[in-house]
Amino acid sequence: MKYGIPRGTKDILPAEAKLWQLVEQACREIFALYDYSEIRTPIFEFTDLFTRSIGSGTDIVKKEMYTFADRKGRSLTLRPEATAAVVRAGIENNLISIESLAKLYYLGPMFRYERPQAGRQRQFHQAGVEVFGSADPRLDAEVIELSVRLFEKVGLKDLVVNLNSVGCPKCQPEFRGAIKKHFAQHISDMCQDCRDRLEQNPMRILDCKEAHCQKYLEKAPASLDYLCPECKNHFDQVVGWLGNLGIKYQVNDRLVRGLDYYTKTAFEVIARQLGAQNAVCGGGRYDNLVAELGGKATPAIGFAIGLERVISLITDHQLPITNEGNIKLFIATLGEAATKQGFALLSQARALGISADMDFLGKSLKAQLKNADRLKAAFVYVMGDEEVKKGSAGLKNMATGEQSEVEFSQLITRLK
RNA sequence: GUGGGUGUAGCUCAACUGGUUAGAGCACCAGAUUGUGGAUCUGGGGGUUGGGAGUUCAAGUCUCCUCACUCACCCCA
Repeated sequence: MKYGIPRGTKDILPAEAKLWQLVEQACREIFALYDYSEIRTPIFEFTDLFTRSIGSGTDIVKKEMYTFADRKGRSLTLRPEATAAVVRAGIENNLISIESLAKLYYLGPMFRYERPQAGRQRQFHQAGVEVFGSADPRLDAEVIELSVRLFEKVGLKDLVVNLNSVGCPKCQPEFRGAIKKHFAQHISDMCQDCRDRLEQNPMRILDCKEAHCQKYLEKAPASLDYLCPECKNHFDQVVGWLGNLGIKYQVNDRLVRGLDYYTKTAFEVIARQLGAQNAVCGGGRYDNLVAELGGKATPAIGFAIGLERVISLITDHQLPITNEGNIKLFIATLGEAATKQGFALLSQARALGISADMDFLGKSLKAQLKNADRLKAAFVYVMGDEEVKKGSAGLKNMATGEQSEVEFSQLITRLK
């Protein structure tokens, strides 16, 4: 093979594309149901937008971005996530303000340079929502409910909502200090990754998977115990509203989100069957990001769903894939005159909204019928040169096998 | 970036400790039915065994390199 596909990318072939359309449609329907409007931002942005918002210390920024210089030497980056771009677009177009609520959703490809594995690609797709303008905990509950309803709609089961609060700039320093203090005494006995994390991002130690480190994690301080009164109150209200909505969740004080901008509520929707990369949805509140990116201080919350992961859950479990017929009419012809006439009828049928096709490979009549069967055509119009003279031909119902004589002029109305 | 596993036909897989012309099922094409699909039968096309080098009388099989895929770590959707 001369040209192969770049690593970490995937062709979505026709059979699977159908499923993608179903999932995307489900997303759009649910988002609309909750009064979210679509926003489409560019695939690339100025690099600074991502380094500022995601955080220069995060892995995404340090080693996972597709960054390149354009012809004028400007540094651009293929978006590794959408939130920063949506915030940028919102500020730039005056969509975001404290006086009004902006509820936006997006759907599209993201890019991160990582080693591919199950549930992780270099180009992957996310659907997500962002709400700007309110710190009301009901919105935290609403977006979580929205994601749960969406998963229900596409038929996914056995998902678990993990919920935590990572605090705000007021309470985070104290918690961070407590973490450092706790692990400092054990760090010499912990894995190399944890040693690095102690300095760089101490909160990440909490979800270390190393068996040897587990015993030190058990007694580690939980962020929930260090929340300031405002954050604590917010978290309690989110929990309360989720209860009212009947949304099941698990408080997970080990849940740490990887992007710097999160405040207060952090949540993930987990599918155990997925393997190591098992989060199908991740999100949370980011009350300071709009201000950090140059807008007026505006609270916000959002989430992103990993569409590849959703798709793989659906295909793994053979969930509802409607497989209706492809076309309504197949025109089978024999001889030059019939082929000419058939091609004209084909065009007429399509013009009137009847999906139709015919043979373009010069195949035998038998092979044409076979092909029509494969295409799941409802009807086949069989015409040879005799029929052209007669002005009528046999219309065969492929389900029953019955064939009746139909004039050319009557064909379309018969199929309508 | 690190570690493990796997690369044979379009797909799923065979080929005993290296041994003759690398096989099968499915799919595809054609015929049986000079102008009618799904079933059956018969025949057919398909491969540089991922690529390169080496060992050997002989390599799909052993060694090394390389590439790709895959799973996991880091991290994330």
